[in-house]
Amino acid sequence: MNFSSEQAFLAQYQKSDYPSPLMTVDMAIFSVDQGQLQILLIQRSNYPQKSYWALPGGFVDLEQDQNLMACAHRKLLEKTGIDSPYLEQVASIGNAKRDPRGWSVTVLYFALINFKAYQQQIQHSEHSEWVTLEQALKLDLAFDHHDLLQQAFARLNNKTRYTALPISLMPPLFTLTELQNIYEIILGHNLEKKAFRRRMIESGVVEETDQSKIAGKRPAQLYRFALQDYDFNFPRMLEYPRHHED
Amino acid sequence: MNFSSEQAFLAQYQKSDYPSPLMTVDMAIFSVDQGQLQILLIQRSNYPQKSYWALPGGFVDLEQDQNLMACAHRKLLEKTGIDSPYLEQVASIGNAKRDPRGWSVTVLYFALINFKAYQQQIQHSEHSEWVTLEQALKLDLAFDHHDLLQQAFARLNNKTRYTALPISLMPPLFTLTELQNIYEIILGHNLEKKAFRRRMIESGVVEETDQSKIAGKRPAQLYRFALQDYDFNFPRMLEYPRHHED
DNA sequence: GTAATAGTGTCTCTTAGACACTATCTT
DNA sequence: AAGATAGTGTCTAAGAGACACTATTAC
Repeated sequence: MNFSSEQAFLAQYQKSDYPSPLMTVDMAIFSVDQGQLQILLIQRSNYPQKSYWALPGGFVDLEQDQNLMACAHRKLLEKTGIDSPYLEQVASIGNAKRDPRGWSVTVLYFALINFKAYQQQIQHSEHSEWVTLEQALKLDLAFDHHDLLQQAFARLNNKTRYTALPISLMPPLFTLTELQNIYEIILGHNLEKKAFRRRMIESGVVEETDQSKIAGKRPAQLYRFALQDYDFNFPRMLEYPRHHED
Repeated sequence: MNFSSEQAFLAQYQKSDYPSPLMTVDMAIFSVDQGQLQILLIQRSNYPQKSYWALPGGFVDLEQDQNLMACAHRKLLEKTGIDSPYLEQVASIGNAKRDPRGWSVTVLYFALINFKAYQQQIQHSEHSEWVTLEQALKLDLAFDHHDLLQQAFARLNNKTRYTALPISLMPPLFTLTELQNIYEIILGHNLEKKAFRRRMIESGVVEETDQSKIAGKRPAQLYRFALQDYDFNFPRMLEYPRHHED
């Protein structure tokens, strides 16, 4: 066909000329509680895959959503009550088989939130629950969510080696020992105390406050995050354990 | 509605219950020629944005394409004749405004190919042309392709600091000086010769061959890529220039 | 020989890891 | 005082940057 102008073309354009896949977003929301990395799952209240555990997510709404990120925020709020500040896109997964309703594409996001700060905030439009990552990966999750969860964790684990991202799991004031614990939980191995503290302090990602935390033994200096961007890149990566400790 | 089973639900499910966005893939294909980073553009032969330069790409075909990656490969082959081995997903961009036909999502991929090896292979289903990245970013590209191109280059540039990815731009045998030139072109600044060679050789990403290249002056040792995965991670990043040289 | 490009020797600098040490609190 | 947790001193190791040096070719 020939058109004399962009306007003429658009006037006749039928969106149904090209069938579109189903379009969803899914969120892997990580937190740390009880010394364990936790992931927020919802139990599906509708078909398909009714009553299976799944990552929170849902369909893009062409009316409501300005863009994909806005959709992710909206869905997260609807499904869990969480208004997360930081969502990072991990990847998009699309194929003919992942959803029984048809060719489907999902955009996967992840977020890190402080457990306590969001504990009240969580509401249950569907039944939601924090599950340790370990447990979650053993469950028979809906659709390909097992795979999505692995991808999201791989990203978190990797970025923990060279960014300050895990600080977004912390409350506003925290001790360096607490922060180190979070790093160790995500990485799955222990870190050297001196090296960890030096790295955090000398890079300027954290700064001392005038407060300290008294919780039993010797009081600990409280620090705060000192940058804008959790995606701060350290010049070197943390190494993997050299001998088999874990 | 209530359903007694997954089957019952799926039997009545209407895909049109939820309108889907337009779904496309776009590819940023980089190469190096004449000492410059080149990007492959096509000139659109149809509306919308007819005659604008754009990244090669197109609609996902739910019949033909098994998954998003397969779609990217198919579209690249159709539009340019290139059968690229390595495509990496960069990000997905979706919003209501990027395409005048309606709410649209694109999955952006990038690839690095050796200029000479693909020069014959390129066919012109639409008019395609290698353009230096610098020039391309000055053009008024179709849709939001200027932004997509910047995102793809940012990824390439960043990964060049800690992976062996640029080796995928090289022919099977290459000299270390040639490889260093490619790195410098992508990074936009010079690298220290000794440090560069040490890094490549001692990490084991390249290995000596028994051949050397005679091209005028002193012959140079030819190396080959020695690993499976261009995504090999060096333990440290290349630094940015310390003083203002460039 | 000179020019040009390939390649090396070796010093410094930065930052991670190791690990023993000191400090400050509760009981 | 003992126990526990916070925090430091200081050595080593790895790998990047700087830069002067040598090597091998064409002419």
